[in-house]
Amino acid sequence: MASQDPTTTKEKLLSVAIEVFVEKGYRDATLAEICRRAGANGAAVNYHFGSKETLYQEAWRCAFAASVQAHPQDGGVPGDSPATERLRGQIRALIKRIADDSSRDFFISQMELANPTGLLAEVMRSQLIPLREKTLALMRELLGPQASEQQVMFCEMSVISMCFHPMLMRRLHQKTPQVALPSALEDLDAFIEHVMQFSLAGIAAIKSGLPPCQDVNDRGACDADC
Amino acid sequence: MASQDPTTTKEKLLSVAIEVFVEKGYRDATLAEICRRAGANGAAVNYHFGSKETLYQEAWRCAFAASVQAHPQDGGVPGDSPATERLRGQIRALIKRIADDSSRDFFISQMELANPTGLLAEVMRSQLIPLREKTLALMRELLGPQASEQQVMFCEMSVISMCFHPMLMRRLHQKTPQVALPSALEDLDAFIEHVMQFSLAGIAAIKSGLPPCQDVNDRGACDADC
Amino acid sequence: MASQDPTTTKEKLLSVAIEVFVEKGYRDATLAEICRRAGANGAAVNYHFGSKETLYQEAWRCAFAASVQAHPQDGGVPGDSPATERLRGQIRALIKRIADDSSRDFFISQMELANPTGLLAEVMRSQLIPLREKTLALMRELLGPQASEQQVMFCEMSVISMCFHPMLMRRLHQKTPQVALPSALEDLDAFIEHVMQFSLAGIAAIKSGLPPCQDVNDRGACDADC
Amino acid sequence: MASQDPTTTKEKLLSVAIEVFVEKGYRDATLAEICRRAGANGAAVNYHFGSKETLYQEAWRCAFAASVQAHPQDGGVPGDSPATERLRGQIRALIKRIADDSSRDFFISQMELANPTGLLAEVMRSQLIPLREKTLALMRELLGPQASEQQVMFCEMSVISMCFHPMLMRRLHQKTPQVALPSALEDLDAFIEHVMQFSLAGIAAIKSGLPPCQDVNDRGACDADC
DNA sequence: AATGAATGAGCCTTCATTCAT
DNA sequence: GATGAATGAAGGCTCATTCAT
Repeated sequence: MASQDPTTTKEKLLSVAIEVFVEKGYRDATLAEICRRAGANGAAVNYHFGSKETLYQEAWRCAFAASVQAHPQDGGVPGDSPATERLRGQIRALIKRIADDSSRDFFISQMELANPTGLLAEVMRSQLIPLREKTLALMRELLGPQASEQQVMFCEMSVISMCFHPMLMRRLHQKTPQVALPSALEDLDAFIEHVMQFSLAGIAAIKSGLPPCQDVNDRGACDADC
Repeated sequence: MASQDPTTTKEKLLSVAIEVFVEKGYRDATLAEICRRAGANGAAVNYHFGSKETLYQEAWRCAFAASVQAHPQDGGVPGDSPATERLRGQIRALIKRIADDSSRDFFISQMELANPTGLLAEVMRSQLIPLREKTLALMRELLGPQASEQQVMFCEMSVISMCFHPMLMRRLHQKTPQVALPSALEDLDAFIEHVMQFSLAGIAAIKSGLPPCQDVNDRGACDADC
Repeated sequence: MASQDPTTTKEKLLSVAIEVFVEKGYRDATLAEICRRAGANGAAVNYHFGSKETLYQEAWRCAFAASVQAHPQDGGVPGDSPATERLRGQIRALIKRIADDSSRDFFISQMELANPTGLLAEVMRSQLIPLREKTLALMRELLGPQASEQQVMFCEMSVISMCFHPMLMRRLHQKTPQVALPSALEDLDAFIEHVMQFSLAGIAAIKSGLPPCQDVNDRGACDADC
Repeated sequence: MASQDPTTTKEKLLSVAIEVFVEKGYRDATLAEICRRAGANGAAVNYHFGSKETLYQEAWRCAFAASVQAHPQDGGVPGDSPATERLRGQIRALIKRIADDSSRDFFISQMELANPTGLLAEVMRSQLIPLREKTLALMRELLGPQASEQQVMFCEMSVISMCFHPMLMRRLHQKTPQVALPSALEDLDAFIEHVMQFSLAGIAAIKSGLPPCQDVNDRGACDADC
C-alpha cells in the first residue's frame, strides 16, 4: 500500500495541499500552513510550483487522477454486461468514489462549483467531459432510440444528482454535523440499492412515455404484472 | 412614499451584501466593496452590523425569508389535494425557487454547503428543518405505512437531489459557462414534468417493494397495462 | 517660510517619499521606510495613495511643481527683454533650479532617464514639453530665420546639456564624492557666466554659418574686431 | 576554434550579465534571469563570481574595456596633429563610443551616476580619471597658459556635456520613445560637426577673455570679418 | 447617526544566497 | 566543476477593525 509515500518535498507539499484545500477552500488555505504542515520552508511552494494557483490546479489534478484510478467509472462491470448491470456499476462507482475519504477531488470540485475561482475551469471540463459522455451513452442505451436528446440528458442528470447531492450531505454531516441534516446514509450498500431501484423505475417510466400514474396508490394493477 | 425599497443605509447595506456574497462568497467579498456599492462609508458595516460575520448571517436570513415568501413550499397546492398533487407542488416550488434570479439564499447555501464557514450552521438548520419535515411527511404518505424510515429518507433525498443539483448546475452554467457543463435545462416546465414522472415512478417502485426489473427492455408487458 | 508644513499624514508621506525616492530610487525605496520616516503606519501609503507606483508619480509631480514654482523658467527676466538677456535668464533659472537642494524632481528625473520605470513617462512628457518649447523658441529667435530646424535643436540641446550634465555631476560629488570627479562647480555664478559666454559664442558661430576657425590660435584678427 | 565567443560558462554569464544590467539596472536585474539567459544553473553566478555585486563590477569593467578598445580616446588622430584636430578626434571618439550599440559600459555608467549603488565607485574612478586627464590637458593647450584652472575645467565640462547628455537622450529615445523627447540626432556626423563648431567658438570666446557680445544680433560686423 | 483616518495582522511573492551531492 | 533543492529575509498589498470626531 504505502509503497510510494510522498518522500520528496514536492510530493509532500502536493499531498498536504490537497488536504488543506479540501479543508478550507482555495481562499482560506494559506501557503504558510501548507508549508508548515509539510515541514517545508515558507517559500517552498513558490519554488516547486511557482504560485498558489498552480499548486491548486496541480492538487486537483492529482486528487482526481488518484480518485478515478481507485474507483474506475465502470465499477468493475465488464463492458459486455447488460445495460442495467453497467448502470449499477456506474452508480456504485460514483457513490463509492465520493464516499471514499481519500477522494478529495470531489470536495474541491464542489467548492469550485459553488464558488468558482476559475482556476480549475479548463482542467475540470477536460477531465469530466469523457466521464459524462460515457454515462450519457449508457443512458441512451437504456432509454432506447425513441427517447429525445432532452430526455436522455434529464435522466442522466437525475441519476447523477441522486448520487452526488446525498453524498455531499453525508460528507458534510460527518465533517460538521451542525451544518447538514442527517440522511440515514450510514448504510451505503442500501443506499446504492435504493438509487438503483429508483433510477431504473424512473428510466422505465420515461421510456414508456406514459404519463405518470396520477396516484401511485392506484398502481397495484400494474405492479402485479411486473 | 418609497417605503418598500431599501431606503435606510442599513437596508441598503444588507441588500448589497446579499448581492456581493452571492457573487463572491464570504471570503472573497470585502466590506469595502459592499460599502462602496451601497454608497456608504467604509466603516458603515461595522457600525451597523458590528462585524462581517454578523452581516453574513443577516444577509442569508433576509434572503431566505424573501425567497420562501416568494415561493411557498406547497407550491400553491391546497393541503387537501391528493398526495401526488402536493408532491408536484413541492417539486415545482423548489425548482422555481432555485431558478428565481432573486433567490439569493440558495446560492449562499450552496457555498456554505461546499465550503462551510460555520457561521450559518445554526441559522440554516433552524430554518430548513421545518421545510424538510413537511417533505418527509409527504413522502411517508406516498410510500405508505409499510415503508421503513430509511426508505422514506432515501426517497426524500432522491427527490430533493433531483431538483437541487441540476438547478445548481444550471445557475452555474449561466454565471460561468466555462465551469459547468450544459444540461438542457432551458425548458423548466419540461424539467419539472420530468422530475415529477421520474419521482413518482421511483417512489412507486420503492413502495411496491419489488426488486427492480432486471432489464427495462423487458418491461413492455407491464407498460402496456399501466 | 514654513507657513504650511506637511501637517496631515498624507502630506508628510508625500514629503518623505520624495526624499526617499531621491535617495534610493524607485526600486530601492521601500514603503516600510517611507512610512517609518513619516511616523505613519506601514499600511498608510496604500491607504492614502493606493500603491507604491501612484505614490511615485505623485511624488515627482509634487516635487516638479514646487521646483518650477521656486525657479520660474524665465529666471525673472521680463518677456520684452533682449533675447540674450532672456537666454541668460533661462540658463540661470535652470542651473539654479538644479542646484537647489530642494529640487528633488530633477534627481528623480535623472534616475528615470537612466533607468526608466515607465511610471513617469507620460507625466514627465506633459510637463517638460512646454518648457522645452519655450527654449526652442528662444533659440530660434537667437539663430535667426535662416537657421535650419536641425541647427535650432542642436543648439538647444547643447545649451541644455551644458547646464544639466555638470550640475548632475556636482550633485553627485556632494552626495557621494567617491563616484563623481570634482568639477570646480563651487562658484555657481562663475559657472553660469561661463555657460552664458560659451553658449553665446557657440550660437553666434552656428548663426554665422562659417566653418569654425581651424585653429583658435589664429583667431586674433577676428577677435580684434569683435 | 570558436575561441573568441564566450564559450565557457563564466564568460557567457559575464556577457549576459552586461546585457541584463544594461536593460534593467542593478536592482531590477535578477541572477535568475541572467543564469537562465546564459543557459546556466541558478546557482552559477554565485559559484563563478561569488555574489551579485561582484558580477556587477566585473560586468562594467569588462564592458568598459571593450568599449574603450573599440573607440580609442584620440579618435585615431595622431598625437602630433594640431590641437583642434585632436579635439575633433576626442569629440568624435566620445560620441561614436556612446552611439555604438555594443558600448554597454556607458549605460551602466549612466545608471550608476543617476542612482549610484556605490559598487562601481572605485572602479569607475580609476578607469575614468586617465581619460579625463587627457581631455583636460588638451583643453589647457587650446585655452593657452593664461586661462585659469577653473576656466579649463569649465570648458572641459561643457564639451563633455555637449557630447554626453544628447547621446544619452538619443539612446533613451531609441529604447523607450515615450520617455525621452526627440532630438534630431539621427544624423550623427552633422551632430559631431555641430559640437565641434560650437565648442571651438565657445573655447575661443573664453580664451579671448572678452565679455560675450551682449546681443548676438549685433555681431554682424564681427561675423563679416571672421 | 455616521464618517474619514488610521492600524496591524497576515498573505503571496521575489530573490540572493547556501548546501549537499 | 557544477547543480538542484532549499532557505530566510524582505517587500508590496489587502482588509477587517478601531477610534476620534
